[in-house]
Amino acid sequence: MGQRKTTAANRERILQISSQLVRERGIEHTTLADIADAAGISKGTLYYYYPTKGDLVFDIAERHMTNMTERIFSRLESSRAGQSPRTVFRLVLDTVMRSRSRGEIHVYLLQEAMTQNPSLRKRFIQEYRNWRRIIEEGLARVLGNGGEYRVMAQVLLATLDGLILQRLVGVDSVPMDGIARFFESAGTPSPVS
Amino acid sequence: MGQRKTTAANRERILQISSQLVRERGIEHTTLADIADAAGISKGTLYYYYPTKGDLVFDIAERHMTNMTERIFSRLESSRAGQSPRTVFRLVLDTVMRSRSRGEIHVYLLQEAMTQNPSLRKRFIQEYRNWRRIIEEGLARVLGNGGEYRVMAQVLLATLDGLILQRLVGVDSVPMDGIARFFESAGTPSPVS
Amino acid sequence: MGQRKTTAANRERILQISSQLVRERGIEHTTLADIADAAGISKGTLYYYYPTKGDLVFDIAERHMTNMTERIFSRLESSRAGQSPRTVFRLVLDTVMRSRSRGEIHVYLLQEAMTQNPSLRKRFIQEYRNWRRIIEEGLARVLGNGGEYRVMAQVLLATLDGLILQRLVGVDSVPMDGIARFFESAGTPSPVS
Amino acid sequence: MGQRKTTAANRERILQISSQLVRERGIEHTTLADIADAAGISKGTLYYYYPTKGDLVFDIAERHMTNMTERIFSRLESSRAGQSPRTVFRLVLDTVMRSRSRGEIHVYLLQEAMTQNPSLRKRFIQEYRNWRRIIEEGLARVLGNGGEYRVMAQVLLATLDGLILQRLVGVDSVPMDGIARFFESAGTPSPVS
DNA sequence: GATGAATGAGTTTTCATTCAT
DNA sequence: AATGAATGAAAACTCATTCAT
Repeated sequence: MGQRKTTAANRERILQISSQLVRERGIEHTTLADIADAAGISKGTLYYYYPTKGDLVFDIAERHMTNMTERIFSRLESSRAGQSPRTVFRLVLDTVMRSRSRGEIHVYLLQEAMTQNPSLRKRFIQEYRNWRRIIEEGLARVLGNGGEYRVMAQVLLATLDGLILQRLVGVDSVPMDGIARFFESAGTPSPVS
Repeated sequence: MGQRKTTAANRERILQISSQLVRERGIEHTTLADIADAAGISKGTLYYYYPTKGDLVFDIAERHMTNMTERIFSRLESSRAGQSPRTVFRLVLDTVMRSRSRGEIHVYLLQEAMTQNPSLRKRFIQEYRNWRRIIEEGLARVLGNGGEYRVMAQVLLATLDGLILQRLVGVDSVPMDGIARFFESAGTPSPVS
Repeated sequence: MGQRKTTAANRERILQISSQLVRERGIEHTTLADIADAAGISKGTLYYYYPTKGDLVFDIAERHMTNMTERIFSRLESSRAGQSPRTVFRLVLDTVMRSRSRGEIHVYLLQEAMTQNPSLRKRFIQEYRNWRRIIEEGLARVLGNGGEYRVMAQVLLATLDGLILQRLVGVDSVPMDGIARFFESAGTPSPVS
Repeated sequence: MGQRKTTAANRERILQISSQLVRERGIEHTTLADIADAAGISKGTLYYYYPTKGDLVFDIAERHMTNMTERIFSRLESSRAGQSPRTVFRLVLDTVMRSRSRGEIHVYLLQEAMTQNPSLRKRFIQEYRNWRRIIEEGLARVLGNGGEYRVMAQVLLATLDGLILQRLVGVDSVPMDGIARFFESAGTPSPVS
């Protein structure tokens, strides 16, 4: 059982370090030798824990998604009916955009999912559905059940991905607050004149 | 053995074929050997036209951007003040989203820009600015000059990139029309009470 | 398939074999494939030991210099005050000129240093300084401390390089003994009148 | 006959320009494309004048040798019996060492001769014999016919080649004047005590 | 569990040379 | 005389993966 613990701890360590490297260089430019080096283990040992680069990437993705899901969920959870819509939107936007590294890895993993890794792809499809649901329900709870928030959740999610992508390339962006206000203006239908 | 044909025509041919391949496999998985094969020329000849893979990719990107710009511009140009906002948003959304292949190459090129190719990166930043301006001016023309469309243009562009990315991964999406309606609802600012 | 043997031994083997090949063909005409073949390993394995051709060449040079330095040093060491100057000069000349292969590699490495490899260049500059010092001190010890042997050491070193170069091209040369006598005649300064 | 002239002029131009490039980069790193570009002609045209890179190099070498020979000869010619030996040595040393570019090309060509080009090799052997004779005769004329200057000429030539080589690598050198004095001390036998 | 030596298939790049026009 | 498009053979380098110990 001592071994078990070690194994888990090692896996964790490898995951941590390789996530870091992928964030910095992208998946294609992170070699297994890099990872083994950074982790202070041999390539052979790396193969003991992960039989394939793809498997390792899958685990990195898994962890990334879990993180994101938890984060989004807990943020929306903590926001209640009383809050102003704009505050809620800012919350979601900030949660996702705050960490540059989170965005980097997200995009790299999406890329990998679309070109290489069918199982990763399936996983992402599933998780996006999940995210949309969480956001949709969160919006309903805060902004009131009357509205239809399906489209809004989708647009919000797409905007986030787009902004991340653009930020990684270096495209200059409008301040997050302006974007929050934009969603607010769409979310609260104009009082009919 | 001296096939003739103008350089321009051959370049064009190489560009066409390699764009195609990049669309199908991504940049990293399109080798120069693949391109030469598909074009029916030798690797040496490919070198004659493009001394580096990076140069070729840059040209592919250049052409892609020009295409996109023209397309967006001409679509917005043809829409006039009388049109309903929703129609205008659909127009822009459809212009960009219509072709799956266009989306694929766009994302691959962005990836390349962010990890590998600084000059490509600069080019993209410049072109995004351009796109935003075109869209902003188009919206102002159609929806009326009173509004501030900077944020909306940014969100629209980000949404488009996000939707492309998600579609490539296979994430299921709300119908385009719903999204157009969403932008419409935000675009017609509530009359100040 | 896991041949074992220590890294050091393999490195040694690769070094030996590649030195040999470089001697025969020069650096530019010795390919990594040649070396791998001759060593009975794959190109990939070669890469395992030397990640770059430059690194390998540097090591070859390093070893060559060490050899030369040791040789010159020990020869001069063994000559004592009693010996005739001419014998001492012959000693140095012979030490360097004896092996044709040593000369070949020396010249190839110098060429590499001057056109390609800045770190190799630095190394050579350093080692030449070293050689000059060794020779200078050796001459002082044998010929008497009164003289100034800086220039003589420089000329001796230059003559050696020139003779090596010329021999490799096939230029016909005066016998070494004549050259030793020449240095002797310059080395025993005319007694001040 | 107009053509003839043009042909000769073009050859000359190519020779001039390619010498320049070889000086700057060495032979291996000067491509025919480089030369054609610099000469403002096409690669095809280059082949019209020189059927092979080797032929071109041979001509470059030929011209270089002729230059050197003329230079050495005329310098020695102009020095007469009255001059001090040291002045004569400085003359020869300076003639060869003065131009860095001359030294560069000399070494590159020697290298080429020894590894690649047997006809170039023969040419160099012949020319070295020539240089030695010129120098030998010059020394005899100036320093007096009594001495045997065969060895001295050889050492002088070797020293020059060695100094050039070392200078190209960046090895620091004693001032030329010291070297001239060294040869003087050997050339004028010490008055027997 | 761990290692590191070994590999092979592939990737970009280089460049002297050819030849139809 | 001149061109430039085309080529092929080879070069260095990359890296995920295997496996005996």
